[in-house]
Amino acid sequence: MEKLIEYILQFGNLNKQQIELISKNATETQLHKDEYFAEAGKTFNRVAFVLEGVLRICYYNNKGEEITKYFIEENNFVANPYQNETFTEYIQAATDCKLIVFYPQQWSQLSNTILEWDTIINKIFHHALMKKMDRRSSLVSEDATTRYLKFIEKFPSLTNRVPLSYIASYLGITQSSLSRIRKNIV
Amino acid sequence: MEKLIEYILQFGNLNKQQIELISKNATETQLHKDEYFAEAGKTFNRVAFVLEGVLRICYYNNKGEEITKYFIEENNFVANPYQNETFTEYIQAATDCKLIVFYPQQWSQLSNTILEWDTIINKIFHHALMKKMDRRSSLVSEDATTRYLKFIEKFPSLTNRVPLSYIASYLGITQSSLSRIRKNIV
DNA sequence: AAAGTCTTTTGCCATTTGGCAAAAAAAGAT
DNA sequence: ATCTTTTTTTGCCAAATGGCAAAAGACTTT
Repeated sequence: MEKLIEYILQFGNLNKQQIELISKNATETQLHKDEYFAEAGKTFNRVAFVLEGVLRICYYNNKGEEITKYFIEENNFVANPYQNETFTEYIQAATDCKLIVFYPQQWSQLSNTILEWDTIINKIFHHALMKKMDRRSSLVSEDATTRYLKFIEKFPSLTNRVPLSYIASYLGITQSSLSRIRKNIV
Repeated sequence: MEKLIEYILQFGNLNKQQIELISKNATETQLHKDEYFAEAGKTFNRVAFVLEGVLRICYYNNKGEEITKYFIEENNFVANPYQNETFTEYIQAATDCKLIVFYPQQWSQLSNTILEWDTIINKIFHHALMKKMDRRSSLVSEDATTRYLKFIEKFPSLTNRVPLSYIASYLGITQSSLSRIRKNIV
């Protein structure tokens, strides 16, 4: 829990009571590798913070191929920005994970009680989104080997722990190509 | 100006006085094609709304190539999310543009006077960022022709009005490739 | 240990894209 | 109108990536 608080405090100040309130309203959970945290078509209105492990967001394109849109590593929030709309993606544990989960009522209690809450959360989410955007953006203009090298750098813990297909679809190449690239690098 | 108000009202309510205050604090400006609205290394602390035309955000990669990160079309805001850090990108008019500009003092006046302002603006920015992210994301997993077709669909007004190089670097391919793709499509 | 399943690697070849330079076309300047 | 400059197209060939299927390897289950 300290990890979460520490993380939040980077973006705004909280007093002891507020920190306690956050702790009270949070639930720690575990996810096993491959388990889904959210599924397309179902409602998804929880907010979670990744304490350990990596999640991945994925969807199916019009050819039925599974595309990994991005990975969410430790010390990041996951939430559905469009809570009123049906969720169209999958959130899956790429490795075993420890999460801190906030359920809707608890989350709105925080929002209603802590004056600064919405501002802080907005900052956090915005910041994270910018990072994702930049990372994703830089993939477009590079060749596959460079993309993979950057991936290894950014997610060393995933490189040999998730199926090749996850990484390949994230990088926008086929499994076989990634396999060949991998071979050439070593 | 009505366009801006109408746009904002999609994300929250404003009364007459508030709308008037926004109008009072806004400045209409024009940009000629190719003109820079912001440059890397300089401060950029204005907030602008695109009334007409298209802007593009670009930067130089480590090979000195100019990369178009994304295009900003009508009815969108442009702002620097990290006002305290040096701006590292360029914002350039891809076509002649009409903008509504808010200067720092005016912007903070809105923020200080209109209770809901920050919330509304956050919603707007977040929403726009998600859209950019999704659009950019989908580029990664498609071949160049598909990317170009999607580009045409999304930015029909740009297709024959900006240099090929802007589009090519946005799509992550070379100019010659784009030229060949274009030829095959027609 | 053996059989079955799933993942990764490999071979073969087609297709796509890149790199470079020259030609052609378009836009701008005098 | 002519000359200049910039942008786009094209040709040629190399390199990268994809598609498909078989082989090899890893992991499970019995």
